[in-house]
Amino acid sequence: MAQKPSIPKGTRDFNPEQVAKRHYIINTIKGHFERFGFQPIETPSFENSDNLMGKYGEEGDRLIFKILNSGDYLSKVDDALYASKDSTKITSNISEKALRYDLTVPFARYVVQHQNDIEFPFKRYQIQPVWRADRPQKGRFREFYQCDADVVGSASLFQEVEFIQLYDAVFTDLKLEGVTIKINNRKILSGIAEVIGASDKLIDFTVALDKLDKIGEEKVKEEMLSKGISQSGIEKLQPLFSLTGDFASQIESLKEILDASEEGKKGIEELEFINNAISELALQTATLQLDVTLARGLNYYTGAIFEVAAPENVKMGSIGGGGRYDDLTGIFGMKDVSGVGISFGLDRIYLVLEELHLFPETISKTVEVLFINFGDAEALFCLKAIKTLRGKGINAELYPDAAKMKKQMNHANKRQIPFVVLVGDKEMQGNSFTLKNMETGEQETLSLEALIARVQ
RNA sequence: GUGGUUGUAGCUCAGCUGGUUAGAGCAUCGGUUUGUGGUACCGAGGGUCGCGGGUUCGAAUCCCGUCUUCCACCCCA
Repeated sequence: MAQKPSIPKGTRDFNPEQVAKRHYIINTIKGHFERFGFQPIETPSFENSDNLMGKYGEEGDRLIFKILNSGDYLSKVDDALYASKDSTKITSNISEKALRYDLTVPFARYVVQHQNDIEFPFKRYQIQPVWRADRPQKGRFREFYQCDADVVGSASLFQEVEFIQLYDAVFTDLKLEGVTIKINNRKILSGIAEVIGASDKLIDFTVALDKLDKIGEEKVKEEMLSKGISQSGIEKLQPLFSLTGDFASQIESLKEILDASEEGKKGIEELEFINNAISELALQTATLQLDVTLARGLNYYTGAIFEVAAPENVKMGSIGGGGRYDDLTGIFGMKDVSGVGISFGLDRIYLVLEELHLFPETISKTVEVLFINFGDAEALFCLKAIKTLRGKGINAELYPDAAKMKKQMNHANKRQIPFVVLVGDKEMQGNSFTLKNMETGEQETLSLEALIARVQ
């Protein structure tokens, strides 16, 4: 072995314990998805580039992994284009497929493609990996899992209410208490942009506003100014920077700011509706918080925007996000279908649970009984018993080689197997089994029936 | 894409301002103990010091490039 093998930057191997922990999270999420009436679908790991490119903004295009065409892909590139060294243009000539960047756009494609077979409103969930050509850092990988639940074909705000309940149910079940579900509304953001005369700069405006708690008021204003938002407009934002209080009182302040914007007022109405319903229903461990600076995420949100923050004592980016998009399927030619959905960031939730020691102790499933191997005749005798145990639903196995006792016992220790069974001449003659408890060291000789009863 | 950081045995790490044959603990393997593990003692194996180039009489150590790790920015789960 000359050079040790390795895996690409931002990817990971998972050992048995890690897989067990990941399954624990996935199974919890999946269970609640199904309890809320969502059905699973899966889509290919790569899509036609046309389906993905241009759907996530310029930055998104850069972060999409492109797949090189098969065969002599350069032969189709004409010399002039090749000489131009224009990577973007050449890329579209040599790559027609790309790894999926999220689960929402492929889902929109799925809905449009199968629209005649789908009964609306359609509630689907999807738990699959996605890929981004980003630089790795804490909680950020190039291959990671998203767990999405979306509804298409219903504009009802009760869907938003349901999703908040769903977040609360999952994090409560994972024992992750104290998460904050932040909510905002795109209509409020457009309303504010409208009021300050920056409707055409909505994205720049929201991106800057989103950084408020990170870089502070002054820097936000500087960034807005540099993006071409007028000084007088920024001054009108002043009340926004000093928004405080609970959900209801923030709403009252917003009403004043947005009095001149019809769209803004609509956004306020929606938020009020959702908040009233949630107050009525109550949340178990999560907190719903209005955050008008919340603007992150994809450009296609049109109504509610969600983001879930880990408990305050954990330094981690958002562990979930989502929102309402009135025209997602429009990008694939199907108009007027409203969708809303949320996503759980599996890999980040894992890191948070790990940091807070919230994984249950008994998560790794190991074998319960190891049969010591004393030779071929004894091994065959053991395998018959093992067959019976397995039939009873007990995880059992035989040590494959007639290795030294010490080695076999050590193996049981290392794998934390609670029981070993020893069968030699004596036991075979008496059709009995010596069961040893590896924790206490106690052992007793039993019939097969008694052995099963002990171990079950 | 920008800036910084990291890499020595399977793992965690020592290794000084360059100077004999690169060390420790844990792990592995063997023995004390051929049907009894976790403890103890004894012994053994294992390293092109991430990779490539350069400076030097001499490089794990200094310089450059590259890959990787982690972090910040951008953006995001």
